[in-house]
Amino acid sequence: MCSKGVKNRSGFKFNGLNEYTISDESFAFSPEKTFECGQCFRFNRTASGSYEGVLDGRLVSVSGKNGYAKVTVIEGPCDLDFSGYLDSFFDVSTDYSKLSSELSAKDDVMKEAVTASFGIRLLRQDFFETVISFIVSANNNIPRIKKCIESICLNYGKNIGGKAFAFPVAETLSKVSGEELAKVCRVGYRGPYIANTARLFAEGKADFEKIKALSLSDKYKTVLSFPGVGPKVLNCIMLFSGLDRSAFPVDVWVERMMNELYGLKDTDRNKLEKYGKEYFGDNAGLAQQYLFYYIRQIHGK
DNA sequence: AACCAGGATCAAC
DNA sequence: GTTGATCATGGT
Repeated sequence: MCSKGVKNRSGFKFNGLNEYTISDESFAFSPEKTFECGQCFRFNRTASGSYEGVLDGRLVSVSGKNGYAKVTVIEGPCDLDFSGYLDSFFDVSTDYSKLSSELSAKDDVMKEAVTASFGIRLLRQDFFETVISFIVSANNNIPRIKKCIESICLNYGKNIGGKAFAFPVAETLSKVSGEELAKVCRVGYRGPYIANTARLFAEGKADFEKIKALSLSDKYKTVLSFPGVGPKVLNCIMLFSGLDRSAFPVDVWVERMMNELYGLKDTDRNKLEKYGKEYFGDNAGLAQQYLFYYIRQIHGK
């Protein structure tokens, strides 16, 4: 693979100013599909077709296509370390072309889903932000989830220049009452869940590095113990924070998908989750995301 | 005006 | 272990 250390490091390269780029024909990437497939909530399309969002305390603009990506820092520091953050965030080391062809071979439904969804990358997102975001997502719709999260950032996050705000740190959120969160950020009954889970983080009882070191089943048990986290939100957190790429979240859309596309009559989401994990194995997470994007596209979302 | 959205929680069985 | 009511909010 790597020939005696003379090869440049693969992944994002820093241009010394404010741009980070990756150019590699095996880098499967669609900004639109990646940012609009429901795995993240803070990236929005701009007039030029690029996507703007906040990452690691910086406001960035992302553009690209298969084989190429460019990240421009609009607000915040530009340092060499950020290229490593981007490698992790965009899961650069995973070969999505390879995984996609493996999934396509499973069945015709999956084959169509891959065709519709190719270019999605499973992001490796900040753990605390992912936990809080998916607590907000429960029994909620994507446009409103995004509004709630932006409000949380605007009211309790650090300003990083212009009108951009970072996702708040746990110490800050833990001092806000659930009632205030409900009133100010319109999160409804999820307010106390957010406050209490943020408290766990602030008290050091939800340390990502420690959780990462646990066995897979203990990771699941620990995250499931957070207030406001049930089976579905649990799987989203595992998948989108990079803790387990074989997670298989089943929401109303995935249930609909498995009923309509796979002909399964079951409506028990725990059973559907088990089925998905067994059927797709190690790649269940990516399969789920392809199918989620695909079924929503069929229904005009 | 009911119904829906990337569901979780608690009580009751 | 499984089922049902209840939980805010805003859009359709």
